[in-house]
Amino acid sequence: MENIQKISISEQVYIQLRDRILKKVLPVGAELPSERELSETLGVNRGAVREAIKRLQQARLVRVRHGGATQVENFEAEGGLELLPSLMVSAQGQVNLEVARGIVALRKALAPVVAGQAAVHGGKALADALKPVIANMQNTSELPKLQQLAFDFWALVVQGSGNVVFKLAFNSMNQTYLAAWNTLTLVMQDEFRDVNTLAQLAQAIEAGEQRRCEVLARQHVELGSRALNAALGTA
Amino acid sequence: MENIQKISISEQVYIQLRDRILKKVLPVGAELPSERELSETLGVNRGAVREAIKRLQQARLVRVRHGGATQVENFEAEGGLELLPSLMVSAQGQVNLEVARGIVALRKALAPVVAGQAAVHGGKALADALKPVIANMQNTSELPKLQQLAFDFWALVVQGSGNVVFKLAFNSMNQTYLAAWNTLTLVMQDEFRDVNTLAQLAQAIEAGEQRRCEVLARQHVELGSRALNAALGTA
DNA sequence: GGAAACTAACTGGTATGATCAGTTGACCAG
DNA sequence: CTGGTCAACTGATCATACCAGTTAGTTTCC
Repeated sequence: MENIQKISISEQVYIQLRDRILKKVLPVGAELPSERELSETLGVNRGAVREAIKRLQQARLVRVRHGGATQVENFEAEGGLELLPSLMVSAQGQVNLEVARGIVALRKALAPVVAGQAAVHGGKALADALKPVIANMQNTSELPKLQQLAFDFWALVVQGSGNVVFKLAFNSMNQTYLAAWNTLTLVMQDEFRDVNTLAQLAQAIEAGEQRRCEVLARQHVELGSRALNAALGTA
Repeated sequence: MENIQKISISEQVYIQLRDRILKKVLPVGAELPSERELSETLGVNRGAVREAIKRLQQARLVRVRHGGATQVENFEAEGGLELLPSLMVSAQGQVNLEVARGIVALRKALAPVVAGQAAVHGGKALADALKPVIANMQNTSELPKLQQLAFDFWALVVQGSGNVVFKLAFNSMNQTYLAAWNTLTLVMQDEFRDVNTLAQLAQAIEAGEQRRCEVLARQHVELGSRALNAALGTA
């Protein structure tokens, strides 16, 4: 079954403008056509154009001034992590290697800290939640299942770190991760199969051993980092 | 002179709804009143309501379905780092301690890695850009100036790390940092006055000494972390 | 000549009111 | 109980005004 879904007009306008900005067809500082002009060019109502521009504004891709022209913002200087998914895959579905490598680096930097915090804050409740996940991982050798369980594992750990900021950062990265999910199944298999380290990590969390958690997490995530960087080329 | 600025109607509607969601007055899963009802209740045009909801949608605070009611999303599970500023300061200007501590932790985790990457990627060009900043820091003892220069320093380092993802994460954090700028002038003064370590860091970057950069950055940022955590209470 | 004031033609912001298009639940026929 | 129908919701889109800032060119006045 194909998962058909219709895209609303304002959504289409949004996507079109957004991609033109991210692809620098509309460079930083450029002025967007006026709302009236856009609506006429695209053959849609002005309201739809306004809604699309509202979203661009919310994403800090444009700067709107009453009475003046709407300008393209410097999103690399202004935009937040929420732009990751859009930057990661272009409209043609091409993966941006630079962004991919960046995410790997971010993941590598955060995983140990998150695990450490989880040890301090999560305690037994977190450890208990992790146990069935680990058990399931040890009972399967199917890669897709392992991937899903590994994801669940980290979601719980992040949740258990008790740090909202980590949670949000995790979400930001995931929105990108999910888009590349199937591609990563094979690429990151070394990490997904490394159930042993995760099991130790769960134990260390239960014991509240912060330092050990950091070491184990670093070690575990390193597997995926290496594989990804190899796949992406070491340019 | 007071910096008066008029807030557009759709902006007001957005802020009002956003705060009601973030403060859980509208809990996760709750249904928003219909657009027609909202526009009547608030005494504004329906278009304004729609534009506000478009922004909520873009921020993943609500889920809109054609024909059905608009529901409040679980932003802690779905929202990205772009929510930080809204979560950090409530409508009454109160600082959310939990979020503040989270940001401190994130900053602490990322600074070393970013500095390390900068050493590898930034090279002499970055070092040359950092020199005048350091020089200015060494020539002043005014706290606000030091704060600004320290900010500039890190902006350059992040820029020089050559990692878009770090850049975006940095931006996400800054939008929150800027909101609390004046408060932090005094609180983080220990870090701002630690020009010496930054100078060493700049040298290490020039020399491409990745490991040393990490150590120095960790050491430097630790000053602010300690001060902030002390100010926030160690609860 | 130059600074200030005016003005016309832009820009985005708001308002009405109608219609199209999905969703939901009550109701009814099989 | 199942399936279809239909009315009353919901959001999506439209056309058309008019209000409110910005901008640049022109005029006015010193």
